[in-house]
Amino acid sequence: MKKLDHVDKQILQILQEDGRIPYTEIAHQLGVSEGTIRSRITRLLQDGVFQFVIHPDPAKLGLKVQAIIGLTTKLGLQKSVAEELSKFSAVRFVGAFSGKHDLIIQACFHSNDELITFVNERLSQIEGIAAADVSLELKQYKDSFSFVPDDEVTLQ
Amino acid sequence: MKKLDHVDKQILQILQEDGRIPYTEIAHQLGVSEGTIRSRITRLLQDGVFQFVIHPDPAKLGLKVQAIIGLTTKLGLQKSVAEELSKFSAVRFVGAFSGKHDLIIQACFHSNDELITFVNERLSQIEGIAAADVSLELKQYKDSFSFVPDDEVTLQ
DNA sequence: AAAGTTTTTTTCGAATTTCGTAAAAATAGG
DNA sequence: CCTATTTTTACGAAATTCGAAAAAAACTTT
Repeated sequence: MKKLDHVDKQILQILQEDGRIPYTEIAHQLGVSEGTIRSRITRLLQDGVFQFVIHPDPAKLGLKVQAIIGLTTKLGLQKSVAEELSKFSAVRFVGAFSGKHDLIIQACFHSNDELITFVNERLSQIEGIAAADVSLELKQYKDSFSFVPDDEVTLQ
Repeated sequence: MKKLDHVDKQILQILQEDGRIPYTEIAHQLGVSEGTIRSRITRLLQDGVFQFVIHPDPAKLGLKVQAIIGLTTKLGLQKSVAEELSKFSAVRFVGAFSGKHDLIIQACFHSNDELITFVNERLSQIEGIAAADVSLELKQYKDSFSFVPDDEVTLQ
C-alpha cells in the first residue's frame, strides 16, 4: 500500500507521450537525477503499475473495421467463452459485465466481410454463446489506455 | 502504400512484449544489424504505424471500477458530445457506432460512487445525451493492443 | 542481361544513455 | 534528538544510440 507521489505521476505522464524518452531527459524535465527516475521506474514496473508497450494504429495495419460486440452467454459457460475469445489476435478486449450483455468484446478486422465471417463462423463455433449484438465503429474519438488520474493515488 | 514485411511485423511483436527493449537486442534476435532495426522503427513511427506508450494498470492506480457506457445522443449533437466526453481523463475510449448506441465509451473510476456521480452529474451536464446504458465490468479477460495481424499487411 | 538508379542494410567511431554501486541526504520511528 | 531505513545523488564503466558513409540489394530501363 504505497502512494504514487507527484514525481511518479509526472513520470507516467511523460512516458505516455513517449514511452522511449531517455531517463536522463525525464530527469532533466523534472529537475532530479537520472538515478531517481531509474529507481522510480524500476519500482513502478515491479509493482505492476505499468508496462512499456506500443500502440499500433489498427487502420494503418489495414484493420479498417472495428466493432464492439455484446454477447449473451449460457449460464456456466461465460468463463470458457471469454477465454476462447481472448485467443483471437483480432480481439483486443474481452470483459465480463453486469448489464445487458454478459461479455463485451472489441475486435478489429480488415473488412466488413471479415467481421461478418468472424460473427457467423468463429463465434458460432464457440460453445456457450446465445446471442451477439454487433456495433460497428463509425468513428473513433479517443483510444488510449494511457491515462493518469488527476488526483492522489494509493497503490493496491 | 507500403507493405509491412515479415521483419516489420516481428519488430512490432517484440516491442509489444517490451516497448523499451534495446534495438541491439531486437537486431540480435532477428539476425540483422542495429541500423536496420533503427531505420525500420523510425519509418514505422513516421508512417504512424505505432507509438511508444505505457500501459498503466487501472486497478493499481486505484481505479477498481471500470464501465462501458452506451449512449444515445440527440441528432446533430453526437460529435460535440463525443468531444466533451474525450476531455475526461477517466474516459479512455470514445467511439461513434452503428447499432443500439450512438456512442460507446469506456471509463475508469475509483469507486461505484464515483461512477454514479459521473453518470448523474457529469453526463447530465453534457448537452445532447438522451440516454445512458451502463455496463459494469466484473472481470477483465483481455486488454491489449497486441494484435499484429498474422497475414500480409498493406499500409494505408 | 548489363548498366544505371534508387532503396536498404551494414559498418563504425562518437555521443549519449544506462547501469552498478557507494556516498550523501532525506525521512521515519522511537 | 539520535538511529535505522529509505531515497537520492554521483560517477566511472558498460552498453546503446546516433550520424553518416560505404556496401549490398532491389528495381528500371534499355
